[in-house]
Amino acid sequence: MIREACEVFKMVQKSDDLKNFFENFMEKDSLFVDKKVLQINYTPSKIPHRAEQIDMLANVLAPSLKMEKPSNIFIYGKTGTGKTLTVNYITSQLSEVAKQKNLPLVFVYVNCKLKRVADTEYRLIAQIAKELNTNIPATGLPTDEVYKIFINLVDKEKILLIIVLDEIDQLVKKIGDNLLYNLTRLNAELKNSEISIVGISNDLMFTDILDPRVKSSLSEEELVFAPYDATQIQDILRERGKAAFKKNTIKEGVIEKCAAYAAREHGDARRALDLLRVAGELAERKGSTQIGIEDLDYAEDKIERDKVLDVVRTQPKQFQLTLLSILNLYEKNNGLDVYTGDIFEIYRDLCEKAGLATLTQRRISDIICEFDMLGIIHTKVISKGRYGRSRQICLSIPQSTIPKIKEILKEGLNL
DNA sequence: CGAGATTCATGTGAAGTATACCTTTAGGCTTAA
DNA sequence: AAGCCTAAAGGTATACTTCACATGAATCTCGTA
Repeated sequence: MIREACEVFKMVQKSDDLKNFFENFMEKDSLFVDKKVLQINYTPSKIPHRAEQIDMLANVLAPSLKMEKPSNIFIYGKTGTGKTLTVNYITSQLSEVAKQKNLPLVFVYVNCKLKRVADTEYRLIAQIAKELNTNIPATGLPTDEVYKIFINLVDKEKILLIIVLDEIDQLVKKIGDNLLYNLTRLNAELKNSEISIVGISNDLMFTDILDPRVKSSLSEEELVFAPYDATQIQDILRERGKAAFKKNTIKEGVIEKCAAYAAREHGDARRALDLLRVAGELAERKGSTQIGIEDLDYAEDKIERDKVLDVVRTQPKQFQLTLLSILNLYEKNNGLDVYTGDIFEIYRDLCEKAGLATLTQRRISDIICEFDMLGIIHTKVISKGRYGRSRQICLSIPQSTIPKIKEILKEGLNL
């Protein structure tokens, strides 16, 4: 959204019409009353259809208000089932109560998926420390030194620290469960304070890959978020839609269609909300006063594109170059026979053109793997018998987004 | 014809290297007594 | 003499490279029917 605003901004600037633009912008009748309500990080005052989970989680965490260490808890559920939302809701309530009563209760939330923020053991601890207002250098310290700093920080005075690790499955898949073992042992090192861990995982099978010792101590309690069904999503959309839009903005049947779209994808409420918001934005830009079903279709397309585009944009240069090579080859071969070796050759040429150092094929192989993890491509190692063995790659993004992605990549790489 | 050997291109793990950054320490310089 | 600054020394994490070995089915080889 901001990006779009900037684009519009640039255009307007070019036509030397800036003042006019702002005036129009202010005067223009918006469909929205409060757009925040539909944004993903918004926490509503009540969460429909999650009473059971809220209850359970609140029960588990409640002892913290008596300064007793709550059990560690693990939360499972697919994306958009309200895990993060529920946890945020409860932790913010708890910390408010704690503040009122002057209890040394501290919550820290870390999303473990973020690249270059919390994707290694070192960085995760550093990130938690940062949330506690202590900066730990990005590199240079031994990992156990980082732990020591962290322990001193927490143990300085008696506090009860509750760490929320979102998307922890991603991190463990990447660096192993040793990290979790260290975290659980942390309490033994602490004299004054105590730490509880709330793990959030998208992968329902996650604990299967954990060491039994880690598993038993970390998931003392477990909580599952089942996907919402279509009517539940409708409720959510109505509730939020009421707060976000002006009256009578949403046409008949839009909510239902929106819910149906989302229910198709394992009941992803986040997606449904996104859909509604973007549809609203599109309708607004079109100048209409109501959101119709046709806006939803455009919105769906746009969301899908934006999501991928954002991921692509934030990748490091070498990753972008690799992706561009994949796309080029993909187009050349009509989506057939895309293998590592050929990609590497194209990549090497592109490196030269882009004036970047060429990485080895070994590394490119790993980078391709990481794109697989990101869900941009899908890979399969196949044996071609006499002709060796290779990784077969297919794109898992819609065809329509390819030109746009290429554009972004070329821009980012000065090609 | 078919079982076993061969082959190829690359997957994959382990160990090594370069880089960027950290803390510690020792020496030199400045300052104030 | 004490205090402060700086540069060198010694150390680490991370991204990447190098090396060496593993894979696995198409193809080849050769004995057998």
